[in-house]
Amino acid sequence: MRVAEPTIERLVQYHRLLETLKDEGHRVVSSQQIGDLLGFKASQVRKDLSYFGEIGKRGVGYHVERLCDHIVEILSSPKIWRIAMAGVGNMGTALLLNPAFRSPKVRFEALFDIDPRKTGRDISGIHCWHFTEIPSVMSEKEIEVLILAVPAHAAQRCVDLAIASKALRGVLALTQGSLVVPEEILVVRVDIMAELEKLLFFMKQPEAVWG
Amino acid sequence: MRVAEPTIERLVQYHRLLETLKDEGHRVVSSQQIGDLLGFKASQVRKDLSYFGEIGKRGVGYHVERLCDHIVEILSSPKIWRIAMAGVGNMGTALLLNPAFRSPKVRFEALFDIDPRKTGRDISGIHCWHFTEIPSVMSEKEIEVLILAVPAHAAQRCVDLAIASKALRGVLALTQGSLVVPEEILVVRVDIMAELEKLLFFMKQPEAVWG
DNA sequence: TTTTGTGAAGTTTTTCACAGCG
DNA sequence: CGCTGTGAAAAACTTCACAAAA
Repeated sequence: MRVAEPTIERLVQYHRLLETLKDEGHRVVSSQQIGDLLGFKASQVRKDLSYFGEIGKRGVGYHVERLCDHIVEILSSPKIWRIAMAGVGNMGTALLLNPAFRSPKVRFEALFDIDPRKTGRDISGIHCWHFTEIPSVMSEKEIEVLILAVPAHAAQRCVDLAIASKALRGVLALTQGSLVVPEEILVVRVDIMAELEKLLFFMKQPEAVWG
Repeated sequence: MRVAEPTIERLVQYHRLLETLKDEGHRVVSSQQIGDLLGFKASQVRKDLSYFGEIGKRGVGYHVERLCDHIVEILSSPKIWRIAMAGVGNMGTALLLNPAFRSPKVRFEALFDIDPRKTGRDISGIHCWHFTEIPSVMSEKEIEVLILAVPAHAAQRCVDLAIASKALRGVLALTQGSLVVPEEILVVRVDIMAELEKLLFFMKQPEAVWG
């Protein structure tokens, strides 16, 4: 199936909202309500949901639990992804301790850092290796996903080591700056400083287009 | 001037790259090179840069320092933005200590938290108040930007308090879940968990569209 | 009647392709 | 010649508007 990136991003939000609605005891919800709650147009919500089959009831709306299960199915993983994280500083620790990151879809298999106070022991229940061991550990444990939470100057080096492992297939980069990777490896970048710059730009230019 | 959001996002990246190129002693750079280094098409780079006037030299390329200054000018702020951050946990601390966040464009004027071990004292040189003081402190210090690094359940409450201050104009939300705000207030959301979900989705569906 | 599902229309963003200038 | 700047074309994404179903 052919699904666009923005749709997947919204699907994650629909899922969270539906979990909340379920907890609050709602049985049914309309595209209009979903849109109002998340800030999208109702037609956008319907279009997104329609890509995956007819799931609503005309004249009624969407059955909360059924729709939720449906989206879970769409977003479901064929397996539990093995994940490693490079950089166990404040940012890395924040993610590690964030309950939202402790999803059943992923399992943290390894941490990497350069700081000898961190390497060689478990942090939050996960063993931390020196970053030079990225290739061997990722290869041995068949870790396909790397989360980069290292300082910008170390990012490319870590990715290169991960690529050398031959197991790497996807990267979530929380570091600023771009990465050079073979095209079969997917990279999602999250650049908080760039987002702040964007916010400031549009704050000074109220007439500019705002997406 | 009318500039699209994606262009501004790329402009921030061009800026960083040019700083690096400058340090490395490059004098001139072509749109092709910029594109290769950042993963964009050369035509995209040229289109972006052309929105702000003719800055390159045909047959030669762009003068690194001149282009860099030009982009700095485009992204420049009319003032130093006063910023507050709610939530001084691992995520908040990570941002606070990140040198990239210590930009001359912004000044952290206040921190807010609910933990009595943090409130009432300075953290990293900035005073931390109890979150109930958001309206009075933001109002008094005329703080226009709020960075939200609190747990998801506390996000809306903090924003509502900030809105009550009447000074708030923009929010950088690092929390998952949506926020309800008056439409004159700009919100930029950074949702790391959603980005990870997106990555996993496209990893399981290699045939899907990848933006 | 209400609300979905969806082709068609509209808008935004990217890419092409080439004129134009150094 | 080489590389920019830019209209025009293409692609991607969103919104409209209405037929169809409950």
